[in-house]
Amino acid sequence: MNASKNPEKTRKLLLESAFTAFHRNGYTATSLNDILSTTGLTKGALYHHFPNKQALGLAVLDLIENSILETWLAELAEERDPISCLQSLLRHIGGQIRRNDVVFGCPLNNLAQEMTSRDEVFRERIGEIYNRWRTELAEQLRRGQNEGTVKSTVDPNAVAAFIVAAMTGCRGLAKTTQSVDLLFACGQQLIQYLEFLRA
Amino acid sequence: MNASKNPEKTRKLLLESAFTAFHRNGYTATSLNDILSTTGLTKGALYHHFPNKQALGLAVLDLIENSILETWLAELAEERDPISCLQSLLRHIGGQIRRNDVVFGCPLNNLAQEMTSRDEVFRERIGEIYNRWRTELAEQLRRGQNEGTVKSTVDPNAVAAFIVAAMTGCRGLAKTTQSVDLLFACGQQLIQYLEFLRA
Amino acid sequence: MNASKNPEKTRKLLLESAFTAFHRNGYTATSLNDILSTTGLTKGALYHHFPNKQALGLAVLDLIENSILETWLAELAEERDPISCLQSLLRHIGGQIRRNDVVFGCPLNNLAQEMTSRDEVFRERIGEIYNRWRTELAEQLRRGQNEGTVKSTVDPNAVAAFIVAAMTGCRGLAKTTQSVDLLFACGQQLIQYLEFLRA
Amino acid sequence: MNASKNPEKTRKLLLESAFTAFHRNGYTATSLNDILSTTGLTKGALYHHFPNKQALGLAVLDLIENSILETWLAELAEERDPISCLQSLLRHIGGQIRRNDVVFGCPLNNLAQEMTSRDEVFRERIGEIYNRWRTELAEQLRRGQNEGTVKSTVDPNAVAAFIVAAMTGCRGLAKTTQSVDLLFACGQQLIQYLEFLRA
DNA sequence: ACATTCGGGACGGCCCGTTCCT
DNA sequence: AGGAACGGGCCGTCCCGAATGT
Repeated sequence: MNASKNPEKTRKLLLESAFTAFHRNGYTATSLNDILSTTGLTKGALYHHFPNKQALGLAVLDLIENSILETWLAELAEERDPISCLQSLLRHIGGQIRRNDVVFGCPLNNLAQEMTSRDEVFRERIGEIYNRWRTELAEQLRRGQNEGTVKSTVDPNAVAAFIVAAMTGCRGLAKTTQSVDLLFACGQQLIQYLEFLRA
Repeated sequence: MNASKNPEKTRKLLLESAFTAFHRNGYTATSLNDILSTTGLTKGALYHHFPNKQALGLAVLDLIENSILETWLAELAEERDPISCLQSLLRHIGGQIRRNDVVFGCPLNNLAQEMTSRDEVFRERIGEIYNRWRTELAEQLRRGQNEGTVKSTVDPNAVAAFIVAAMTGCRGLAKTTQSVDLLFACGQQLIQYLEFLRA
Repeated sequence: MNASKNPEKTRKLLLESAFTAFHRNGYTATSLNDILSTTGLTKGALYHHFPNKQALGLAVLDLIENSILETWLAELAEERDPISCLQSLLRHIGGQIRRNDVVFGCPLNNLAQEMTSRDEVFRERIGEIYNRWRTELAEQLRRGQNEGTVKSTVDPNAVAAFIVAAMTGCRGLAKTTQSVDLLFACGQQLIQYLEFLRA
Repeated sequence: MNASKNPEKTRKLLLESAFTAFHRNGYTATSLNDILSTTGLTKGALYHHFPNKQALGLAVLDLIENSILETWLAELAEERDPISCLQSLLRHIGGQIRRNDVVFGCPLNNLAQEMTSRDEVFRERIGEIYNRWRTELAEQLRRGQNEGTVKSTVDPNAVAAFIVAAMTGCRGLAKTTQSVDLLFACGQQLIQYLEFLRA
């Protein structure tokens, strides 16, 4: 487990262990010792790569941001019809969903709800991620309007925000109720809502 | 502030102070001393009324449950058209929303996301509340279908879950981005979605 | 050792243990656990009586201040001839000096030299004590001038400062060199210096 | 700032940076990282030149010893009248004193009071320096007695010790009270005391 | 019954001096 | 000489019983 004298590997190890722990148990409930005992590293290694716990958390947010943009926006930019693409993504993700994805919820939303009131730096960074997600999604919807696949009367910004919020909310509800079925049911409704937006 | 020798008042004081503190700063970040210094009471008083912090938190959840049912379900049972009623509730709440309601988010969702992975008792209790909310809402939709105001092809359970999830998600997004505008935009989309459900 | 449920005793126990430890090992080198293991108490007890280590240190300074004023100023105010009184005090203290008083140095000077550059609150409080010592000693010298026992040409303030500084310096040198003899020799010279101040 | 591949320069850089930091903040409060970030060097460089922090501290003591002997003893050996020479030194030093010399105190005394109780090796080395200072000063006074400029009845050893102690004490008091005036007043009294020693 | 004061432990995050491998 | 990793210690804080009034 120990990645001695391989700083990049060590850093990655810490980061991934932190991501998993934060995702499962939350930021506050995760002690640095939890992360260290998982990785087999010691305080010194962590302190060498990150000045404090907050910095580690922010680095984890970078990871999360990349994952979200990759999952929900990468394909969208390459397809002609954003609505169909979104629906297909929702179905596809739904098809390969694992139990952990349900019971531990959305990593970003977990951190968002936990940290917003406790650390302004975190809140701002998380807000940035949501804004980017929202904005890029709105852009694709606007493109759809121009290309005639999305109803021209809707407000792309409002719709994008709602989609992001709804996805987050669905995953949060599924986590709280520990119910995969509920996630599917909600996802189905979101797909239905998207159908209403077609031109 | 001190309600000496008035047990009910003391209990209520503790409960309300705890609610406010949990809402604003989260459960973990709120120390018992925070609550005590706000109320002017001492440890003994608190531990006389509640065996531990968890019990206090659960009692706060009772408060939250009542508030939610009262706000979102009471009127619904008395109106003929559940869709219009929901839309009117959303507009009404939106009309009298205060900044605090945005920046501190939904009390239930805050606790849900923070506690789910940390305390099974909490999670179960919160899941109960969501389930009750969902179920009673579904019942009203089903009644709407019977009375011909709601499209008969939709699944009342799935729709109810989605509405609850979307509301929660919208409020969560607004909290994270500290944006009242975003809350309104999302709410507008939710109202729009409801429109699609009419018979 | 444990003074359970006797808050005053507990506080005193902590204070005296802290005084001894700070005196012997310095403020920084003394961990709270050192104090706790000496007293048999725990963090909770300490935290109950003092908000933090600094407050404990400041409370120890109160102790030190009283001890200094009692030792070096109390009798002085009651005697006719301040010079003879000071000389007698020096001889008397010298007569009953114990090894610990030499090897651990002056508690106030130890803290002064250690803390001045590290904690402005400490520095200010210690400066206060020295100023009080200086000022009250100067007052007695001025009285001596009025009563004709002290040479009228000397500046009481400067002399008082020098006496305090010299006493401190002598004790510091003795501590560093671990030499009782040196302390006596220096004390003798101070007595000699005082002789020069007679009217 | 970086003195790459110039070992002597690197060593000197470390030493001077360490001296300044120890003088201003004390030995314990100065972390090796403080020194390294000031010099722009790395751990490897430091541990190449010094086996550990203690060795660095001891090397700084060498610097301090040279400075003290140079300042307070070099001229003394060349003058006929040690008392006048000392007085002139005190006045001269007083004339060109800078604020930093007051607020940061005597580098040797700072280390002495901080380290004596914590590190026997340090204590012994510092004791050596004081003893050398004392002894060489006593020698000059003895010479003065032989040459008829110093009163023959005084004990040169005791007087030398007292002078060293008084100087140290004066500077310490000035540091603690952050007062240049106090340093001058005390210095003036020391000059006065020296006057009493003339043959 | 109700409320206060006092004390007990257990970690948590931070930071430090040092060693070891390039 | 550079820099990664080690391991231990410190202060603060927290949740909670236990003893004590009232």
